[in-house]
Amino acid sequence: MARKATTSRPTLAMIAKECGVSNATVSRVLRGDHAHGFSVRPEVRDRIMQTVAKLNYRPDLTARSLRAQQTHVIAVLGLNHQWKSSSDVNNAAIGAAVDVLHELGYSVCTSFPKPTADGSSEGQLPPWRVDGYLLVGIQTHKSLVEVEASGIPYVGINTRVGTKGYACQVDDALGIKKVLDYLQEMGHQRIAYRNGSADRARPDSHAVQDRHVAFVNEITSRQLPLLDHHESMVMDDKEFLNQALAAKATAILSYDLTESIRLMQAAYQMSVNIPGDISLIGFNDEYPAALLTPPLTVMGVPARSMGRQAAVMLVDLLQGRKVDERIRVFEEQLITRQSVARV
Amino acid sequence: MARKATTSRPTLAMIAKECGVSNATVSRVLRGDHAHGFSVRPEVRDRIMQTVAKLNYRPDLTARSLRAQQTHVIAVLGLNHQWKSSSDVNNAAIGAAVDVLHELGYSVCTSFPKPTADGSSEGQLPPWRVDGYLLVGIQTHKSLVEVEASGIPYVGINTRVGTKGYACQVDDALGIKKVLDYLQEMGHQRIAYRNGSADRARPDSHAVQDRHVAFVNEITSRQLPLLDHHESMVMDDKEFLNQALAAKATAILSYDLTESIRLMQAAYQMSVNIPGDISLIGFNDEYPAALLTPPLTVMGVPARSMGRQAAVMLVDLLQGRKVDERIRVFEEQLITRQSVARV
DNA sequence: TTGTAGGCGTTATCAA
DNA sequence: TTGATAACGCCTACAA
Repeated sequence: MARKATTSRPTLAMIAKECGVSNATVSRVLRGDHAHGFSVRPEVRDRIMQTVAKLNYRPDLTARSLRAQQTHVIAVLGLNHQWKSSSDVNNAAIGAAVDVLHELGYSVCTSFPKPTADGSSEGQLPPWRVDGYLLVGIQTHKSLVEVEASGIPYVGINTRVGTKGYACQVDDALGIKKVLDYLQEMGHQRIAYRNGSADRARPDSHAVQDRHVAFVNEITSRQLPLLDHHESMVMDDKEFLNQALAAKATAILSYDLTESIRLMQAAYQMSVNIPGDISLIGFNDEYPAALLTPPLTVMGVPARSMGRQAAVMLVDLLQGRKVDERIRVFEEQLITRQSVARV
Repeated sequence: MARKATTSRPTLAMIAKECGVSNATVSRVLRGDHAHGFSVRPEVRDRIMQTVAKLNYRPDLTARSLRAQQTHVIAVLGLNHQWKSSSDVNNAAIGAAVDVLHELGYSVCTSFPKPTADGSSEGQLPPWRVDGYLLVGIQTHKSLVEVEASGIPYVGINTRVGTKGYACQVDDALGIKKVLDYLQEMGHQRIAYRNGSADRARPDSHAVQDRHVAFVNEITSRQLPLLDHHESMVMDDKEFLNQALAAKATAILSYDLTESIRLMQAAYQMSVNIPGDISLIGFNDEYPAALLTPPLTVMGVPARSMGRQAAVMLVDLLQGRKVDERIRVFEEQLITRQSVARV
């Protein structure tokens, strides 16, 4: 049965005894106690450091965490290790957040959640103790409830959050506006919208609907023609392209990069030239948007800024500082490349 | 500055006081202490369970770990969160290992390593305390040294390990043998080898060289003709294919799936039929090998078995059981599909 | 400049 | 059937 580890780790007390000093002295030397006008005889300090090295002593963080009532560990929730479906946007945001957290003295972990009996592995919190959560990806209602119930501070990066949650989110409606501003500026009036299908499988993602609704609203309020085929997201790409051309659309706005790429492929096969025959603009500035032919003009999420900001918010929360905005909203940025022509 | 969490968690002692019983009783009820002929008055048990639910009490695992001198947490080392380069093989192996570990009462984590000053983020162990490591991917010498120095038991899944390490590894040389057995059985004599280029960037991976050497040895000992272009891994795919055909090769063995796919693309562009004009067999049974045209015959690593076995070995280690084989070797399996024809 | 002592939350041992 | 108590390893107020 589970028993004590064969090689018991060296402890602070061992160091102390070996050096003939008290635990407190060792502890102070090790953490460089600056708070209380700290000082040791250099001779003692050296002896301690030597012994530490000799025994390969590393403080036991379970003990330290217990004592300090905090772990300095942040868990990232919502990553899916099994299907590595994590997008570039997520990766960029997490990378930035992790950098900031490290700088502020926190470490970052993820857990491989234990699947529940009913097959859903949703929203399993890590069993070990952490100080805060960073939420990414698509959060189900169930997992949000679980996170809220934990009482542990959390910040979502482009996710929905519960009543106690903080978040960095992108203003999708504004993104649509900025796209239309740009397209109009380029002389486009007749704009088709290619809806997303990829996210259909994920019932808790409202992005597809939200973006669509925003588009319709915006087109209407600008009194631009609402081309009627934008509903048919089940439609084949070539068929969509044909209908768009038939409706005399001069530009297509596509839901995400996947859709954009598929449209470009369809266009290639149909000998439709982008942007010669029709312009294309999409969401998400991910790989390989810049490498397509032609390089794709997109609205991109400022992923790294959001990640950084989320990390800062979380640490502020943890250290009892006031965070004024519960939801911090970011603007999407237009990345002008060559898939949109002036009409 | 860092201060105590605003909402201090409920503790076992609070439950005890609230219920008018001792800590010990609450603890026993919660863990269902079977060892010592355990029993409680049902009334007391109910009261405790109710209070636990009411206060949303969750035991503090830092305290439990400190007391138990073990965390029941295993860390996976070698995953690269930033570039998500993890292969399907790794994912399958890890998935299987995680299942086993969960079953045996362990949870599994990964850390986002803090990059070191010199830019290399290699081999950073998580700072929190774990009971064991599972190694995957490509382990540098440096990271192995670090792992060994930690004194924490570890098992590698298809990685090299240090002197104290255990591992599940695949017998690559045997894989080559089995491939050649199969090709010879199918009547092939003149076999070209397409070396890998992808792993060039990773200096600590010896797989490319090892497999190549094994191939040459095996061909030689079977007195088959050694076609002379196998060295030129820098060669363009079409050029390689041309040379292979010119050398009257009837089959190509390719280093990995990436190479296989590239060869198939080249063949398609050159109107070379696989397996009509030349057969193709590769390593790694990953997505999308089965979906190519034609479906690719491959030698595949038994990833799930290896993952499961690695988990079992690690837990045996942790629980003080004897593990007889330090390195457990697995055979690659031939997956016969349609890219190899009989000559 | 250094030491003593108490406690973080849990669990196991022993006694009642 | 239950309770008191002593650790686990570390940190820090306080005392010396």
